[in-house]
Amino acid sequence: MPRPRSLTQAQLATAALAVIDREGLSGLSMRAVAKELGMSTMALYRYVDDRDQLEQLVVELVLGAVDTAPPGSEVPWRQRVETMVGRLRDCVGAHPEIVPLTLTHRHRSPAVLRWSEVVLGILSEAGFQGGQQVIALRGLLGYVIGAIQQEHLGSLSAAGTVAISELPPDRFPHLSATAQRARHIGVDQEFAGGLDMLLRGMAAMLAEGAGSGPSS
Amino acid sequence: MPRPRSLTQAQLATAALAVIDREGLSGLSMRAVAKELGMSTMALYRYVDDRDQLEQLVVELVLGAVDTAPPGSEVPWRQRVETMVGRLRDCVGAHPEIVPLTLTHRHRSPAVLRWSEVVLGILSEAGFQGGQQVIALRGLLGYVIGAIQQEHLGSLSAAGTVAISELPPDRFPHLSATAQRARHIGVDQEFAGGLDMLLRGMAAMLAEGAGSGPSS
DNA sequence: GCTGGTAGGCGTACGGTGTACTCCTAAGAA
DNA sequence: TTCTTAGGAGTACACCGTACGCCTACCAGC
Repeated sequence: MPRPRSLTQAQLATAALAVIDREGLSGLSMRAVAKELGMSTMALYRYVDDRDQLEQLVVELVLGAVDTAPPGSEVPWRQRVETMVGRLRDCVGAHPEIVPLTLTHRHRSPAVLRWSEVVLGILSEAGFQGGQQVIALRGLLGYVIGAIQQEHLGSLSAAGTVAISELPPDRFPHLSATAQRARHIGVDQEFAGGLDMLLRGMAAMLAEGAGSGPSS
Repeated sequence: MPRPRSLTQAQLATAALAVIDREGLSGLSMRAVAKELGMSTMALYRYVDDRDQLEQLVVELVLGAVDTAPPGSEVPWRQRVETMVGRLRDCVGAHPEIVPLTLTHRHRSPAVLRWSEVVLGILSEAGFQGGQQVIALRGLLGYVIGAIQQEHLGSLSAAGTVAISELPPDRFPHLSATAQRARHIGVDQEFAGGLDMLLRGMAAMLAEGAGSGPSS
C-alpha cells in the first residue's frame, strides 16, 4: 500500500478544536482548519467526508476525555451518579464553544455510549427497574446538556439576568425579585442544586416504584 | 410621514416560519423568505437588522402562542406546573424544526419571561423559598428544552435506538438490554415520566427545605 | 534499481450564503 | 404641486462547503 496517511484523525480534531477555542465556533470552517494544519482546504477531504464528520471528530475528542471508569461501588449510588455527571460536565465545560456541537452529535458518540453504559450499571445496581432506568438516564443526560447550555449562554450572574432584574416589577413581580437573588447564586451552586433536585426525584421514584411502569 | 410600512413583523415571522415548515431549518435564508413574501432580498432589511433578528421573530411567533394564563389555583401546585410545562412543550413541538432556534434565542424572549413569571408565582405560592425557586425554575426550563431536543433528534423509538440495541452486548450489556425495552416507550410516556421524576424531586426539596440554602 | 499503482495533497471553480451600498420611486405633508 | 422621507430593488463582495481534475510522493513487486 502506497503513501501512509500523514495525519491522524486526532490531529485533525485537535486542529479544529484549536480553531474553535481561538476564534469561536463561528470561526470554524474547512479553510480555517486547513490553514491551522498548514495544508490546502481540499486536503482535509482525504480524511473526512464532510464538515459534519469533522464536527463529530471534535465532539469525540472532547467527550472522549471523560473518565468512564465506574466509581468505586462502596459509595452510595447517588454519589456515584454525581461523580459521573460531574465528569461529563467538566469535560464539556472546558470547551463551552462546542456545546452546540454536542447537541447535534452526541447520539452518535461512542464516548456518550460508554458513559451511559456505566450510569445504567449504577442505576441497575441501585435497584431501578427497566422503564425507570431509561427515564432516569435520559433525565440525567438531558439535565447535564440543558444545564451546560444555560450556563454557557447566559448564566445567572450574566448580563441577561441583570436585564431581567430591571424588568417592570408591576408586570413581573416574581421574576424581577427572583433575578435579584439569582445574581448571587454561583453557577456551581446552581448546577449542584438542580442535580440534587433530580436525584431526590430519582430516589423517590426508587422508593415508591410507581409512576412509570415498564411495558411488560 | 411618508409611505407606511406594508409589512408587519408578524407577517415577516409567519413567512419565515412557513419556509422553515416547508423546507426545514436549513432552508431558511434571507433570499427564501424574501421570495416567500414576493419581495426582493434586501427589502427585508428594512424590517430587520439581521438574520439573527429574523430568527428571534420566528421564535417569538411560536413561543408567543403559549397560553400563559395562570391555571386555576384550586388544583395542587404540582398539577399546575404540569399544565404550564405541557403548554410550552405543545407549542414548541408543533414546529420541531425551530428547536435549535429556541436554544439560541429563548433568553431574549418575552414569551418565555411571561411563562417564567407565572411558574415562579406557582412555585412561590407552593412555598418554595428564594434560592429554591431559581433552581426549580431553571430545572424545569432545562428539562423541557432538553427533552424536546432529545425527542426531536432521535427519540427512543427512532433509528438511533435501534442501532444502540444492536451494540455488542458483551461491551454494553446494560445499554443494549435497556434499548430493547426503550423501543416500546412512547415519547409522551417518556416525557411524563421524566417530568414526574423532576416534580418528585421538587416536592422532596420543598418538604425538607434543605440542599440549596439561599444566599441570605 | 526500476516501474506501476495507489492515495495524498493542491488549485480551480461553482453555487450558495449574509449583507453593505447605491439608486429609484411611492406616498404623505406643505 | 413640490419636498421629504422611507420602502423597495439591484448590484456586488466576501465567505462558505465542496465537486472535480491534476500532479506527485510513496510503497510493492520485480
